[in-house]
Amino acid sequence: MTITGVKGFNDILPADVGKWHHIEGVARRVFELYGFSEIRVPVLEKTELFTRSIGDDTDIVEKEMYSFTDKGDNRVTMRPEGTAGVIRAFIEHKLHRTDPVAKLYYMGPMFRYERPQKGRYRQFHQIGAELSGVTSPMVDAQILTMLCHYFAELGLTEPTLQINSLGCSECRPPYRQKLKDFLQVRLHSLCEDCRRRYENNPLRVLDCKATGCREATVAAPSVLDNLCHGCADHFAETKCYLRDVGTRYEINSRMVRGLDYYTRTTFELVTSLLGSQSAVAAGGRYDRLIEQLGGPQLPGIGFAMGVERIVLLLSEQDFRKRPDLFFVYLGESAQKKSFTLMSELLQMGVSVEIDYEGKSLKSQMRRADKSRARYTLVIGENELNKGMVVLKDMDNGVQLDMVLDSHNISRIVRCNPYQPT
RNA sequence: GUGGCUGUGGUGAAGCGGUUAACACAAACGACUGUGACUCGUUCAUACGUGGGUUCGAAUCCCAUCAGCCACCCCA
Repeated sequence: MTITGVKGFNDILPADVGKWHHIEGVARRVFELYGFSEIRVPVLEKTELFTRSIGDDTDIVEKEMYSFTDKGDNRVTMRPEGTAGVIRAFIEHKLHRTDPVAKLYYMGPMFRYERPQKGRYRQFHQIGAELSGVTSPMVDAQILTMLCHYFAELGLTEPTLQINSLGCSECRPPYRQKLKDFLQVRLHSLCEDCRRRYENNPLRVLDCKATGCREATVAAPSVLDNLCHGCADHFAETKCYLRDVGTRYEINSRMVRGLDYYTRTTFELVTSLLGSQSAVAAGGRYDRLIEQLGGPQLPGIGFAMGVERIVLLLSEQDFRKRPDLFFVYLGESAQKKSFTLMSELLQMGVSVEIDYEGKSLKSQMRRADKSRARYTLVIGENELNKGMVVLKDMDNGVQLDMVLDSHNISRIVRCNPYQPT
């Protein structure tokens, strides 16, 4: 009986890691360009942090959290999302004292106990960004623009940005009631799920895929028509800023969020290429969350992207590394010389591979080819006696004799960097 | 939590009660006695997710179990 991994917890094999590095590296570069700094927070938090921020009645809290009691009798939870922990750290370390405007980003695993399927796993990874302390819609527009900028850098233009406003504590409750009144007389034509949603999350009915529900709600009141002045202005200005910088968006007044803390602007980056997991990134404003978690009265906005979903979207590009040089040697003295020469070149930062088993020349050449090395260095008895080596360009087959000298070799290899294929 | 589908080597797969379990790719080695990619040859599953059962005989039928995938719910 071999031991297998845990359901929904996946290994990321070396063949795929290059893609992950790329996704993470571009995120670091773009986010830092916009002035964000990385923050690293633990994977485990007190359960209460999530029940208080995400909301007791949400699916995440009700049935998806990995929670347990540790040996010290503390109720703890493996984070199902990143925002709560980042805000907790922000408050705990009083980062707002230094500067209420904090721009933070994070990346790492999240955990949700769900049935795995395409683009959805029990351990999954998110890259997210949070910005605190600014009410101006300018940051709404900038956050969205940064998100689109990031996807453009990855070469992904297919996902489209959808935006909505959920209002605030002033205008959402009245709207919610208005919607319930509208739905009440149509309950009979709603699906079973929506009848349940009518009670605990009436806004969610608008997002139902069932055709019966779609038809029943075509004339439903829209959140956007029921925003208070403040929220309406905020949304209008956000759109205005977006237009000014050419960030394309669609308005989706039926978009709902799964976490309770969102206010005003919410958004999703959606794709049609991922089956039923259409969201590759999502987020919104959370103007009450920081004080709700015991911090100062500061607004906030942020988003998270699903790394596995981005991996699925990224075409089969080859992100594997290519060594600069592959050593091929013949005979024992050549082997010894190769080892020291290889070591010298590695110290100089030239990546070198070699066939440790000392197989036939043909076999070594085959390995050199398979390693996709840019150059092969052939060291045989004849060359060694003359203090020479043969350098072969593996892309065009041209080879030349050269003096056996690490600086000499390093110079040639470095000034002909390979072109990524 | 609820449905549906699938489980044959490193991979993609043929097989549908009696076969040496095809074929292709990958891999290893060799044809070319010091040079990769092309060509050619050789090797590569006593094994068909696991456990039972039916049968003279099962990868092929039945049951159970496990795993994976996809969808619902929900979500990144």
